[in-house]
Amino acid sequence: MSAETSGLIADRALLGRTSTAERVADVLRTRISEGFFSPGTRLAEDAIAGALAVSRNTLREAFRLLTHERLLTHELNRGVFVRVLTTDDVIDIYRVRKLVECAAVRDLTEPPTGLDSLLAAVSDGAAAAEQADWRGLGTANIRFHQVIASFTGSHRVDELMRGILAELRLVFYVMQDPRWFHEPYLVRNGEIAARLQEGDGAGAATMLAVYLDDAEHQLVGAYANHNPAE
Amino acid sequence: MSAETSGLIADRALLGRTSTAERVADVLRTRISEGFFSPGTRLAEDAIAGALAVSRNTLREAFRLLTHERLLTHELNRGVFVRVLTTDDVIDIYRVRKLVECAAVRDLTEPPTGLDSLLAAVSDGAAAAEQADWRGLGTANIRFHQVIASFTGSHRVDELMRGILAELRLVFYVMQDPRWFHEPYLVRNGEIAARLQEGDGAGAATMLAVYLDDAEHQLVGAYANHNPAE
DNA sequence: ACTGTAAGGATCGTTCAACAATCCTTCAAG
DNA sequence: CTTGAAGGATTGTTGAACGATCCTTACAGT
Repeated sequence: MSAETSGLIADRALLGRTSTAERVADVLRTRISEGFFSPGTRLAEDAIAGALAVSRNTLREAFRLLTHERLLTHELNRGVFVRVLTTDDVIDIYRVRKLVECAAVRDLTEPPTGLDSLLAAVSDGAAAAEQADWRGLGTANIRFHQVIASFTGSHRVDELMRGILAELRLVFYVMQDPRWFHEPYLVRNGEIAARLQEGDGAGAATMLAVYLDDAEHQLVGAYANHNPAE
Repeated sequence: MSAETSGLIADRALLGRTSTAERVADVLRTRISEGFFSPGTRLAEDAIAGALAVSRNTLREAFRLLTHERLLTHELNRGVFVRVLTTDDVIDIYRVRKLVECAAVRDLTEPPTGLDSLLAAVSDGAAAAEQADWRGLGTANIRFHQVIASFTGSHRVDELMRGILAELRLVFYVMQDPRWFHEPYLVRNGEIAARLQEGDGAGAATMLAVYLDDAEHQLVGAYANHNPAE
């Protein structure tokens, strides 16, 4: 392969069109993540297929994708529902986050490439908080941790993290007060980023561990309170 | 809920039947993992739907599942193919394995629950090696690392690991000599298990790191040699 | 030899209609 | 208040259909 053509292989992704099922999955995914469909909601095939003007078969392919991403649950002969996370799910998710995020920074001894994205996420969060845009703060916070995971340099870890955080959003949007949950961590994000800027990965890792434990407890407490039946 | 009925909730999983699409996916998954379908093979819808006596629509649902698991690749208007891993994929997979497996044991200070499963995997591997059953040795080896991951106590990590190892099998079965690849690590598995038995998680972690680096290099070397075009 | 074009067939993408299987609701009976 | 039965609604799965896209082959043209 010549040097010129090899420069084009990065453009393959742009060229890959998407099927209808994937586009439908995208629509539903964003709808779920923004809380338009609340956890527990049943997604009836006829209704949604009609609304999106696609056939039931195509919609079912999209359902299968989202079920595999754990955003939907599929009960045979009963249909698909927006996933309702249990407290155990939240705990499990934070177990994964601690494992991945801490490992992503622990062995760093110098500022990682992509640190600018991390700092950008912090300042974006600060700007959102300045304007009392708590929802924007939430997304900035999520992006912060996505960048943390990207320091592993692994595409699969990136995807894992994307899925995990998408699941977490299922919890965020059933809670009414995003400020209460996201604001306390803005300062900590800055501190963690500062550690990484100094090349102190181990320090950042321990801070992240405490951070995630706190967030987990706060979330589990609020979640159990909000959904005492479980 | 009474005490008696609560004892039955564990049986819910048994009760959950499976759809045809999932069963089809299971069949194809095992066929791929055992090398019946080699990487690069195209899976034509008509042929396979006919062979399995299911409709194309149902088969396509199964394809979507397996594509999401990265066992198949889907090219629009061209069909689905058994995934062909690149060297970069192998490197990425081992990056995930190092991250997960090392983190799973690093913080252990006493023998974890489930250590018996680990020891069983070791002895099963030894028994298979004794009988020159190199394929059996390979599966025992894989199970060993699956148990390692299970020490995280996270269902999501288990699933991640299951997927990662399923991907790796795509490489194992294009190589002709499973003995050459799996046998050297039998002893090391035993040593790692011994460390964990002594409660030396950190020691096991460093051994695992070296182990996985060696395996990665060996595999990448053999793979690049086998598939020089990439 | 290399590039371009055209035709044909094969396969995929998607839709639609149909029917059996299952579930949910309602309501009556015990 | 529980049990059972009838009826309607939804899902599970199939088969056929048709346009769109791709692959192959053949046939020129430069």
